[in-house]
Amino acid sequence: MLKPNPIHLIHVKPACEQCRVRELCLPTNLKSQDLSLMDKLVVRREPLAKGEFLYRAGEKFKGIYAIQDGAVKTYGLTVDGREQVTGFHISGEVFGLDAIDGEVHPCNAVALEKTEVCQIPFAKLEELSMEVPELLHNLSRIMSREIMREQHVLLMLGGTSAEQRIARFLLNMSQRYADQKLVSDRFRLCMSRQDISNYLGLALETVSRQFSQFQERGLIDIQNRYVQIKQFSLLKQVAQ
Amino acid sequence: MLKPNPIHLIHVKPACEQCRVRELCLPTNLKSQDLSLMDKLVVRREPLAKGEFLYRAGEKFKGIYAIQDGAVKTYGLTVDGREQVTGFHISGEVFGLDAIDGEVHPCNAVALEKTEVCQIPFAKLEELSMEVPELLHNLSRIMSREIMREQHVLLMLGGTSAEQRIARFLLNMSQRYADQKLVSDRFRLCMSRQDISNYLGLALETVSRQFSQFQERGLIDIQNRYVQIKQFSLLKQVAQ
DNA sequence: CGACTGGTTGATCTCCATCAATCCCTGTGG
DNA sequence: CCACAGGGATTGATGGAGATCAACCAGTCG
Repeated sequence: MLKPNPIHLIHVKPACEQCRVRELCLPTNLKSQDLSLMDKLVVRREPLAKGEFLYRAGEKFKGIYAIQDGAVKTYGLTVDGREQVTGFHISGEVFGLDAIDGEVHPCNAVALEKTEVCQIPFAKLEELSMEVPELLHNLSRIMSREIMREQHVLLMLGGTSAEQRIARFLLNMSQRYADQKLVSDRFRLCMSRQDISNYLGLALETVSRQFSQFQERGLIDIQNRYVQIKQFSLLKQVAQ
Repeated sequence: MLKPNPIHLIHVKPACEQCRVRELCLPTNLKSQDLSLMDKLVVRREPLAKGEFLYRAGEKFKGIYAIQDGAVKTYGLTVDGREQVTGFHISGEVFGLDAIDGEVHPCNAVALEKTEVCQIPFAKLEELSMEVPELLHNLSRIMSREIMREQHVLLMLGGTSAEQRIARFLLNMSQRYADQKLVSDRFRLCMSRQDISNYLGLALETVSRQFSQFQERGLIDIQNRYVQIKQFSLLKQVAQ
């Protein structure tokens, strides 16, 4: 089996059928013919560079987004103009669902590293959902999952110490890599300490200190943004 | 098939067509004939008494719920067994959407006062959505709204003082009464101080003290669970 | 090679959790 | 109907976790 010209692969993203994270995304369980209908909807853009915005708060809503590769941060602005991170999204995850109701994006989405996203125009997706029951169900499930995700954030934040929050945060990231069948005990944090602290409602310094402390205790190994979880059971215990 | 017993009418809640909160719920913008199809899906139960559970974590998911009148609290359990309130739901609001993905309720729902709810069996709702585009769209919108609602909670909690959180909480409740076209400057808090504090990630005493302080400053008037917001603009300023 | 961004570590102070005492609705039963 | 119990709410006193201020260090990029 010869593959003489790999060049065409450089910018063209894999179709849904070949996509690595297909099982986490909208096309799960779709029959082959429906999959290709779905595939036709998807708008695949050039990869986003780090720091590039996918959309900004106030922009008109066109469609929802799925990440093929990379990571995106979404954040809103509080009334006093402060930035509040509402989520980190990695490959296989779908986001932008918060804009469906108002048809305007209520928050900003920015790439944390080089990122490949698929845009799925929502009006067309709704149309196709009327034809394909599995797709309708997948859409419901993905939205439900997003609601649960945010509830988990509340559980993570609720009435807990900085130590617990950070332990839970690390375990949560780890789990999400595991969901993708990637190594889950060694990964690169795609966001800055600043972003983590903002997300967890802590000071940047507290996050840094806690990482150092976990390292001293032998729970993790952390070099800049590279983390290795060395003692899962102990870390879980810390997280309670 | 005889149904001689008119008793069943005693507790029958208004059909969707007559429902006070119809415009906030799934039937918005439905044509009359579709509305009656929708109406046939709805299961209307006996009103729940205060403290009664609508569902418990782990129970199989049957359908989503809409509140006609009353209030419900949803809460999850953290890994260490602590209770964490994830939301308060008042009339016109739809909840239980977090159970769609896993087909199991991830949290508990308990009535905070005498409450009338409609259950909407989800499988049937999905079926009907395939026929009625407006319904599909309403479902998407309601789920999107729920995602936004939870993001707002994050914004409310994020990096703010107890004073700000409580001001925001009051304004948020007020807004939700306004959405229902009810008086929004005078209402009864349907939940205990304990619940509020848990929800906002504060100590019960802090909530109580802050209420007293707002009262002293003339921002609100609070007697037990009855609140009157006296200075909207100032309260908004405090909330930033 | 400096300038800069992002991260670590240290010192201090403050806000809020915690502990504790008291008050006050609500509802229940004699 | 009233008294009494018990949970819900308020208020006070104290300590500590974590925010804030500040200095320093390490990659990285023009």
